[in-house]
Amino acid sequence: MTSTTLDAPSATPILDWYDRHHRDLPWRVSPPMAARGVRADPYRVWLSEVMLQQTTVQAVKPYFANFLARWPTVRDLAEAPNDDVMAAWAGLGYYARARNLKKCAEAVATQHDGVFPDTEDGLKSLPGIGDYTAAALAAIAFNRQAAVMDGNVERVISRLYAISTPLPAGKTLMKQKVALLTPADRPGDFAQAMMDLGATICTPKRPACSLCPFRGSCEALRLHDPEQFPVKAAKKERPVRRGAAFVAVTADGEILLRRRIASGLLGGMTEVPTTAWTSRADGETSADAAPFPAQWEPCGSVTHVFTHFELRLSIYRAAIPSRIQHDDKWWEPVTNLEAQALPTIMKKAIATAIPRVFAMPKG
DNA sequence: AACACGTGGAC
DNA sequence: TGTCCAAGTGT
Repeated sequence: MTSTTLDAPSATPILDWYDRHHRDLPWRVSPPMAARGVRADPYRVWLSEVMLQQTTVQAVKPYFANFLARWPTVRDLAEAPNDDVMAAWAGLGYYARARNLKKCAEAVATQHDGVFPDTEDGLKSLPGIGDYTAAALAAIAFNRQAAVMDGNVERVISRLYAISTPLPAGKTLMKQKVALLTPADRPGDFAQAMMDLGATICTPKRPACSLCPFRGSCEALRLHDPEQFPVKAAKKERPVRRGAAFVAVTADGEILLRRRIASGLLGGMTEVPTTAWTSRADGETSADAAPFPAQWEPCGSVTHVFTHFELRLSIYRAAIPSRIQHDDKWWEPVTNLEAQALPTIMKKAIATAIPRVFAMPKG
């Protein structure tokens, strides 16, 4: 522990650690099974990896179970209606992932005979599969010696070698180090071990270095300051945008919905009518901007934090005596909202206007 | 390279 | 309370 010389890092200690301390996850094959030659189902690995992009394991678990139950194979997903997939993804965020998930399933089904390519290059050519997911799939599902680099591995590697080049520029050197460390034997277990280590031991704050299989090799630990790694570029400030959202309700208990355009923020998802969301001080936040005249009543506001801006929506509600038909909108029974592709911000808006239609613990 | 792109949990 | 962050990808 207090030695001044470090052992050369090697894959062996972390593979041994993984054998004893790996997490059991629904999309995984356990190390003993993997040792007997059992391979993870590429469809499940792919589905989990896409869901896990910038998303916690806890958030993914119920979505993964639901997707797998509804669409057990990549062909099933390829044949599913887009709206069903987007509705099933609703709440998980980063909706381009769901759009690309569907495109990828269709490509695998129609261009690859329903079988995922088994090389990094082949995988990376598919929608929604980038450097990380291609390497992870190649290693975990196809036992290829691919260098897997995600946020966990960045943290482990940057500490192990005390790499002070800020991210994202430092990623190039980190990937070289991972490639040198990745074993020809058990590359999939190695990748998962590095991610488990980053998630449970080599954590962003207060890492449990005394339990780490790399404790005799870690330069950051030798420097007594693992938390300083990885160094990251400064973040930009998050501007505030404002707008208004309009919840029209009929006496029959239907609300007016519309579809967002297929690309961009919340692309392809369902929403209640809103004004444009603007950072301007004179932004439209009043009932004057409603989609049609009615007795709009203010019923509160909703704040929602996106990655690159904060949104404050003024919420208005109107009881509509008779259904007014609109070209680009439709009326949906409030009892059927769970089946809609409503992102969380829209569930918050509706819950503010019509309490009790959603169980919304936060907001 | 830099930015767009969601959400909820932890501290 | 604000800040950070969680198995990134596309442009």
